[in-house]
Amino acid sequence: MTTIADVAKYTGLSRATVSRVINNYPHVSEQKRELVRQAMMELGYYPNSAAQSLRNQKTGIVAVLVPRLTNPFFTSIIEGLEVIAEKNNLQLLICQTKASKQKELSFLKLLKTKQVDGLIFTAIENEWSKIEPYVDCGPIILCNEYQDDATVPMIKLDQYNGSYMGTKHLIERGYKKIAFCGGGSESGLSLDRKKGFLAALSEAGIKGEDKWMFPFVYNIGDGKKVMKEILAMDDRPTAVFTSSDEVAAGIIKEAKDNNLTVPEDIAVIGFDDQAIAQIIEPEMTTIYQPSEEIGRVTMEVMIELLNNKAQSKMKMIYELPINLVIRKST
Amino acid sequence: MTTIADVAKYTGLSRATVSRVINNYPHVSEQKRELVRQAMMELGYYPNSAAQSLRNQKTGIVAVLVPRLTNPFFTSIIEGLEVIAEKNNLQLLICQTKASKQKELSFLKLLKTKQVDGLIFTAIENEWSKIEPYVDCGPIILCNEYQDDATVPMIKLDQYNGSYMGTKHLIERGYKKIAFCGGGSESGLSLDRKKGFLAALSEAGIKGEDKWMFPFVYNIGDGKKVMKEILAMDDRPTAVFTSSDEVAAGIIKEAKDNNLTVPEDIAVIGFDDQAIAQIIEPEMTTIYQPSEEIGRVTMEVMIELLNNKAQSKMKMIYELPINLVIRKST
DNA sequence: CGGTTTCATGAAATCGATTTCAAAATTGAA
DNA sequence: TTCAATTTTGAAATCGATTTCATGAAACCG
Repeated sequence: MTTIADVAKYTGLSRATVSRVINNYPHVSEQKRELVRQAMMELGYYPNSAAQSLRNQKTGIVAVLVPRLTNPFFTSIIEGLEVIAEKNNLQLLICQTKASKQKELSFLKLLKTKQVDGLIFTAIENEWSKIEPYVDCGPIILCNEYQDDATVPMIKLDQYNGSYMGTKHLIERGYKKIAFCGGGSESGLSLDRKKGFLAALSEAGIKGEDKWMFPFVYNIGDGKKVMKEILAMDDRPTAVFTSSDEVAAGIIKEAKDNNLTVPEDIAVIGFDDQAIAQIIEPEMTTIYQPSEEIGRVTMEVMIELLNNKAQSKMKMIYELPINLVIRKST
Repeated sequence: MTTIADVAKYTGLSRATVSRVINNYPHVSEQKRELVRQAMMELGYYPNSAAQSLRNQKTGIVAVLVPRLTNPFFTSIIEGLEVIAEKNNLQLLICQTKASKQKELSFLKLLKTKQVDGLIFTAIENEWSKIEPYVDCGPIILCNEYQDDATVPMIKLDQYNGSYMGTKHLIERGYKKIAFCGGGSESGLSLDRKKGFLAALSEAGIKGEDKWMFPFVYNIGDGKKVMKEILAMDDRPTAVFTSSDEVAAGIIKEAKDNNLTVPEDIAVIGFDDQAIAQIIEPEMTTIYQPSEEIGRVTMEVMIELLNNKAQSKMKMIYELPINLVIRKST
């Protein structure tokens, strides 16, 4: 491998001068600068990034923790993160946690070992107290997910309002018996969605039924399962509020396979507005989340923190709006 | 930050001994070993990975180049790669190329700068001659994609046979006017699919029509566009062979929106067997690709190469089978 | 022209780990 | 008890870059 020393020897200059050229520093005569550039070309020299990281005490890498890459919502957030990261010469290290607490903590070690400069959560399984000890190791940001006791910046979407609007829409269409699919957590995003849902219900004087509340529902398969459970009920809901378009797709498919018509027999509202929402029949009413945008904003905040090391531990909340897209499944 | 020197001072031992404990080397008395472990705990010490990378001349990171994360086929490959990588303590650096030649080359620099130990292509835009110069920097593997002149291991699926089977299936169902959607490249995977398609046609004595060949078709939107073009034709095909389930979904949706019935008016066959294939109506006939498995095999080969530095530049071809899943869109 | 700035350059220290080699400590055998 | 063999330990070199500090050269000024 060619090192900076090789380039130095080849040009007859010192390593210091070569380094200055690499980093575009001043105080190198134009003539020598060109000489070094030539030499680097001819020798095929590229600076060793481990050495640079060690010396500069930074890696130019930001970790992004994602529960599942197969969920387009998260890959879309990544798109947004990436756009800004690239502009700032940052690499993303995408880490799939599979919603495992243990994996989450193990990825946090990337911060401890200085393998990354900062870390972004797009979902959290652990309690904040488990994460807290890592905030000294570098900026941590919550993107999409949030927790009350967290002491770091959070970029969130207005989940409460989103699910309130969606539920209200169902009620306005005349549905009163509404089921709810949510995540597993009783905090942050999951909780706010539930609150928004219940708020819309109670505002309309409707009492939520516990038997129609489905937690831990995440993907197409889960959606199908929920629909099967509903089919087995004597007293069935006439509408379902879901936690994602994938879940909604599973529910709609299972309903159709059992000769129910959507929305006549059962209405379904999605969450996210992914591509699948416009592919499925009937096209899906859903709650649009600006996923790319939340990614972009998050990365901008991250860049900010990486530059002003000072206030990385400050609690800040950015909230982006969310809106209803009415199609034909409700 | 606490360093190995801090731990050494704290225990009254040398850095060498601490290092031996970190790496579980022999020749440390059990008593001192325990002492060091305690100290590391108490000081919250974690080895700096830049320093380790520099000294060990390896990073424990493998880059994976993917055209688009939003395509579930690729995320599914990643799943497979990850399973094996994790078992071997390797981190994946997932790089989205957006099918850009330039991005591809820019990610190859990760090898030059020793930011990663090896690199996996899941698609290639550049000619092999552009990639060739990088093979000295570390193992490169082609996963799914392949090129005749490449001098590295390739793990491929039998694309020729896959598309041959799919096309033959359409012919057996009685379709004779068959359109073809493919990628842009006239080599590797794209070419083999086209060859398999044409072989099945000519075997049945059918002549392929140029006007029904659609290159550069990748996602749902592209599929919709293709269907629009077909609708505008006087002489329309009665079946479409597609390059992915996403494309097929776009085609089916657009057909239905224009009051065509699938498969009666137009049959559509997908490629990949993603979740969407079973959600869309009618459920999609498609060609199953063992995407997770190809990922697993690829990473196993990578591990092999990382261990036996010797033969990383050898050309090898692994081929996995592929098979037809008949549902209702044909 | 002497003296002060400014600019260009290099020697050596540094980042935090691992490894080699030699010395010290321990064990075992006679 | 003595000497050889083995185990344990540490000092210093090393990985490849960046940065500080010192020095010499060039430019500038009255």
